[in-house]
Order: sequence, then structure tokens, then C-alpha cells
Amino acid sequence: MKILEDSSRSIAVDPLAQLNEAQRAAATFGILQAPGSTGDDSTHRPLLVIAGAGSGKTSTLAHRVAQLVAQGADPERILLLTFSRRAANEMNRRVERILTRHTGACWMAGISTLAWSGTFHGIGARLLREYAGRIGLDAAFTIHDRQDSADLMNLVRYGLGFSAKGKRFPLKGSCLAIYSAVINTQATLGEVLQSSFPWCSEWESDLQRLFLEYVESKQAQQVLDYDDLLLYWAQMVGEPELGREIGERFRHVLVDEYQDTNRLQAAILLAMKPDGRGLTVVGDDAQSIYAFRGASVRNILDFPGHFDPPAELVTLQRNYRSTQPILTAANQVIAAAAERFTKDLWSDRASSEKPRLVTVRDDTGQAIYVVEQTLARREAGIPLKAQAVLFRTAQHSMRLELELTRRNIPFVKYGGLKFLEAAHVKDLLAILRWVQNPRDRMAGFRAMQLVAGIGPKTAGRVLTRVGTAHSTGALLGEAAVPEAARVAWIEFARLIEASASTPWPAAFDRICGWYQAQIDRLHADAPIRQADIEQLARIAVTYANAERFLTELTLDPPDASSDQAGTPLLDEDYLILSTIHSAKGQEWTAVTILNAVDGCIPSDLASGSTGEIEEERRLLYVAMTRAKEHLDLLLPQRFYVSHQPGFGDRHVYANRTRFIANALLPHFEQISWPPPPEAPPANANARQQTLDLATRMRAMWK
DNA sequence: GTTAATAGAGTTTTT
DNA sequence: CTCTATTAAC
Repeated sequence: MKILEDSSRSIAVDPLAQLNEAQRAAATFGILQAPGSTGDDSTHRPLLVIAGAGSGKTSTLAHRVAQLVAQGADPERILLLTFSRRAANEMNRRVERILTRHTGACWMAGISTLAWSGTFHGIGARLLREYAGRIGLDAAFTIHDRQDSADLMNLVRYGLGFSAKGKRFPLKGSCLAIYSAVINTQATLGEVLQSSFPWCSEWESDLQRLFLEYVESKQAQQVLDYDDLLLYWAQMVGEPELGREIGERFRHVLVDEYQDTNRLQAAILLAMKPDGRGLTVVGDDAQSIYAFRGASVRNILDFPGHFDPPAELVTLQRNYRSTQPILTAANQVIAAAAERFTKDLWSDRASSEKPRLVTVRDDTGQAIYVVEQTLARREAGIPLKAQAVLFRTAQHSMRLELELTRRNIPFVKYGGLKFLEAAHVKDLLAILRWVQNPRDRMAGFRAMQLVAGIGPKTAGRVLTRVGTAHSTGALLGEAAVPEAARVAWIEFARLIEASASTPWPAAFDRICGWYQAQIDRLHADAPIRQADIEQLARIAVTYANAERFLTELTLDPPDASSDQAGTPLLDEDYLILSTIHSAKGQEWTAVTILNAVDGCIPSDLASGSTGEIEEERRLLYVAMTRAKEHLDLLLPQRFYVSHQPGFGDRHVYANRTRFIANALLPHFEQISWPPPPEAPPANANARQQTLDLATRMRAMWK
């Protein structure tokens, strides 16, 4: 990746011309060298960019990276931490485009300009594999996703006899959530229990024991969970020597969406860059929506003061995305927030259209309204892809999905259940993982039970034997299994043995072949699952080896449920359905927010503490600021109570979300749908009475 | 020891 | 409703 030598001068002026003053300041801070300087000594003071919604944050960051590269920084030594892989790819694309367009230089196609860009977890996994030898880790470790982790937690929990306690012990999910909170917030177990899980406080000492066993168990299996990827990384760079080595290796570290990082992630940054030199973080405190996962707004609020001299602060508050009425309404919603870097977004995109509050009768009315509105907008020239429907929880869109399917309107849904979490996909991956890492008990445990006649008992027994040996396949053949399972078992053992020595894509095909023979017995709806497996196979061939495939898949799963992962769809037009969380960083011409009522936003599951309520407020803010021109907030008046047979009509009435108080109403247009029948003027009424219904009724029976 | 059936409880957002 | 745990039957 070499750039033409003589082009580095023109780049300094040209691309930056598109940026406004604040953006330019952020993009060039500490970089623009005096003429004649080599650009070599370009590590700068720490920089914090507070970038409001739609303020051109991505573009600014991309320009900054491009500047760094253009001024001679080695792309290999730039670390770019983003929130999702999608964001990382987008950033890469933009950087390349800026560099190409303004230098005429030709970047090698197919090779990413930035070798080190990705999520904290993804980069962590890479670094840990690379440095595994020096921290006593097996480089072939496997990564457990949340379900696997919960299952392992469950196993340990069961082993300790906690499941049989007189009073109910927290379920596996809660246990994992508590464990994860302790790691990510770097607080003590006691503190976490008190602040977030008060109903589990009585189990503190048992939980402590559980977590110890959980950790031991992971270590024995050479398995890391999501939290470990950060924790091991933090511990690794906490060692002075390794910390310095890795810190210096990355001359520039840029972090996007900093408001959604947690204390552990902040600790990693500080360990790598103790004085903050070369460090840039970008974020918006008003868009912090991941506290439930340990993220802390404090990270961004306290960032400047961590350093001496303090970090430079640049604020971007000109919004290029939304019209002023939308922005005004959003500003009003967030204005009530307690603590923040004060900024009011402004835009010069005038419009007479206010965001609308649309009252509909119920869920069904909501679905029909959205469909009609969507189609009308498409008629008006806004393609489906430029329209999005956002909601708090994945299930809020169920009714709408039905309606869209019924009317043959294509859509893609982000967030919620991923196809990776489907049982059959997990089955397949378990086999694959076990082949790759025989010590991964969870994988083995699951894989073995796919064989007819093998249940938890037999599987557990075999595991204890395999754990001590190295050649899995041979040992499996000898294992004592119930007579009824004998034949199937030997076939399974052969599969495991053979797969370990088969080259990559072929090994996967082989496993698929075996699994497909079992699928009819395991699942009732085999044909649908069959299709998923074929899709997985298509994804599999694009990876170099099993380890890469598994790692990428757990860290960066295909995030849309009907995401064809590269196949067709691309040139088709489809509507976007997304949870608000998954909509982060995106924008659409028209946005519809479902269920803008109390109980949904804020979710009644998250209205415990003021902190949670504040986060829900920011959530609504994030949702509103995704819209460029049209914004509808839907208010279903009634919700049918679930759990009732058939189509019962027990329901509850809902109120408009508390975040849009009466005082804010002037910023919205309020309508009802379907529109109330227009009361005709009194005189017109008389004139219009040309229809004698009474006569007609009588005529029916004559 | 394994599987099928039944009763009971929880229920968000995601790397 | 769906996931989990327990119990009954194979």
C-alpha cells in the first residue's frame, strides 16, 4: 500500500474544503505539519470530539484517518475501534475514497487500507491470538457467545447444586448478566448486586463461588467469553512491558462511539496510551444507550480531565441530516436530560413539515398505517430502502411483519433473534467447534446429544474421558454408550475423527452431510432449517479456515434475520425494520417509530431507576434523530393483553411517552388514523340526504 | 439412562 | 408464548 509520492501536498487543501470549520479542526488537530516537516512526529495531544447526531461524524473521522495517512502515518500502525463491523467497513471505504479521489493514488484493490479496524472485541481477539504465547494462552482458544456462556454457567451452577436450593437461585441468564456487569464496570460483586440486581443480593457468597468455578471451567477448556476478550486484553496491556510494546505499536488510536464504551474499555485505552498522545475519541453523550451492557457516560464526560494537559475538545453541532422541525423536536426531548455536554444541534434545512404524532387504534391499526404510509411514500419517490421503521424491542414489529408479508412488501429486520441463535445452526457450529477445540466441553456436550440415544448422562461421561486425552476420534470409538446407540455412535466418532484431518470447506460439507441425516429426527420443521444450513454453508466457504469462520461468526454475526449474507437482495428495494439500538449511526429519509407510548418507550422493564429512564430518553432521541425529512411517532391507544385464548379483547390503554410532555406538543403535528369521519356542516347534511335507507331496508324483505 | 409430557415461571436492548 | 425444570413412562 504505497501512495504516490508527489501527491501528498494537494491533499492538504482539497478534501478538507468539504468540511465545515469545526469538522476541519477535528480532522486536522495535531496533524497539519509545518512545510518541510516529515510528519513523522505526529502523535498529538488527546482529542475528544463531541459529535451531535448527524453532524458528519463518520465523515470527519474518515477525513482524519485519511489526513494521518496522507501525512505519512503508517496505516499498519493506526488502530480504529468502532462499534460494529459494519461501521468499520464503512470507515475503510470512506478513507479509501478520500485518498483515492484526492491523490489519484491507486490503492491496492481488495486489501483494506486499515489493517487494524474493528470492534473492541474483534481487535481483542486478534491481539490475544497474536500474543497468546506470551500470556500463557493457547492461540487456538474458542470464543463463546452469550448463549454458550450461559449454558456453561448453567452447567457449573448445576454442578454446585445451586439449582436445587430451597429458595430459587438466579437463573443462568441472570448469573451471567451479573458476572458480566462485574467485569465490564470493574466494580465489586457487592456493588453490582446492590445497584443493579438487588433481588439477588442474598446469594452473594454463592455467586462468588459460582463465578470462580465458571472461570476455572473456561480456563480448563481454553475458552474465552465476550468479556474475556476485553479483560485479557486489559490485563495484558496492564503489564508495563507488554503495555508499552502494544501501545507503541499503534501510533494512532481512534475510537468511535465512545459514549458506549465501558470502564474496562477505557482502562485498555489508558493502559495503551497513558499520556493520551495519539488518542482520538469521538462520541455523543446524548446518544449513550448501552448502559445495560456496562457502558458509562462518565467515560466521555470525564475524558478530558484524564490527561495533563487535558484533552482538546471539539464540538460538532451543525446537523446535516435532519430538517429543522425534526431537530427542534429532538432537541426538546433531550433538553430535559440531567447531565451532558451542552450542545444544541442546528440545521439549515428548513421545512414546514413537523414530526407527526399519529394516534392509531391498536397494534393492527399501527401495522396498517405503516404499510399504507410506506407505500404512499414510495409512490412519492422515496424508495423503501430510504424508509425505516424503528422500535424498542424486536417483538414490537411482529404484527407489522405479518402485514408486510401478507402484502408482499420486502423487508429486512435488524436486531432481535439472529439466525445464529437458532438451534440447528448452533448444533452445527457445536460440532465444528468441538473438532477445532476438543477441550471445549460445551461444544462436545451439545454435539454428542445430537446422536440418537445419547443424552446428557452419556455425553457427560464421555466428556470426562475425552478431557484427558488428545486424540478425540479414536477415543470416542471406544467410549461406552448404550447398546441402542452403538451404530449411530460409531458413525459419529468417525465423523469427528475425519473432520479434524479434512481441509477446510470440505470438512464443513462433511459435517453438514451428517447433520442433515439427523435433522428430520431432531426438528419438526426440517425444510426451513435445511435452508438455513445451506445459507451457513455459503458463508462458510468465504472464510480461509475453521478458526476464522468461527471467530468472525461469533463476534460479528450476520445481523439481519433475512440477511442473505451477500446473496441477491442487494439490488432489490426493501423496507428497513430495526430495533433502535441497531439503528445507531444510520439515517433514512423517512422514519417511523412504533409504540411511542409509556411501557414501550420507556420500556416498563427499564423504568426502575432514574438512570434507566434517562437512557430510555436518549433512546427516543437517537430514534428521532435518524430521520432526514419525515418522522412519524405512532401511538397505539390500546394494547391487547397477551395470554388470552383466541382473539379476546381484553386490553389496556396506553399513554403517550412521558418524554413528550404537553409542553412539547407545539413541536409536533397531531393526527389520528384512520381520520375521524368528518362531521359535515349542518346544512349540507340536509341537502345530502338523497338516500332513503329506510325504504331499502324494507325492500329487502318484500 | 433416555425421552416424552407436563407444569410453571419469565419476558429488552448487544459485542 | 417460550424456555426450563420436574416428573412419568419407555
